[in-house]
Amino acid sequence: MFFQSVHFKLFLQPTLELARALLGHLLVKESERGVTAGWIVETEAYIGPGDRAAHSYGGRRTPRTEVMFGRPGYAYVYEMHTHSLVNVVSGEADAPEAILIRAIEPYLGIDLMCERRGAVKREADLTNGPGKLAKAMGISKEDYGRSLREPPLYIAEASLSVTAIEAGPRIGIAKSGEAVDYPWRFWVSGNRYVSR
DNA sequence: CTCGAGATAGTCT
DNA sequence: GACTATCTCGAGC
Repeated sequence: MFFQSVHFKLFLQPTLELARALLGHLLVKESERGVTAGWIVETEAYIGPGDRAAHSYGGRRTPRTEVMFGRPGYAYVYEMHTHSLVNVVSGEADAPEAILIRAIEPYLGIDLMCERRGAVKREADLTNGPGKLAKAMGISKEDYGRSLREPPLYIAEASLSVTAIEAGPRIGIAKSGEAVDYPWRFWVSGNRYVSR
């Protein structure tokens, strides 16, 4: 293990608090091709049965959403439009909540990230979106259900200086009724890897 | 810089 | 068959 993983207590706090607390923590992926790591700089909270934008809205329990009904601190990875998206399961067992990691600031294994991503025009485009960072770090459905406290995929202690956090509506949920305006997206103020 | 269209595949009805 | 918590590229300013 290249970094010290976080204590399990980190994941026990309410989802909105955890979404903020994750900012500045290090997301690490170890693979055969090498280690990549990046500071979490943008997150979105999806709060279970009462959140129309959540996959678990209405208590919807399917093979895909199953991991969210378990204990917090595990990876909910799903695919859409040929991309993988990484979530941190939050909330107690039977509270199907999760936090989407929308952007990271590359820290380690940047050459490998560039290889996986192919040509990108600007440096910020490497990991400034949920699909982009998953591809750069080699995260896929293989990681579904894995503990986020041990290799190959884990979260390590915060070291990035987070001086200010901003909040606003979530991205890409236009058809989710009243939930579209909930300010459940959080990002590190001024960080150039934030998706928008 | 912003905007919009099209690609593309897994999931559920 | 419909829908999607996205990305990329090109056009236009």
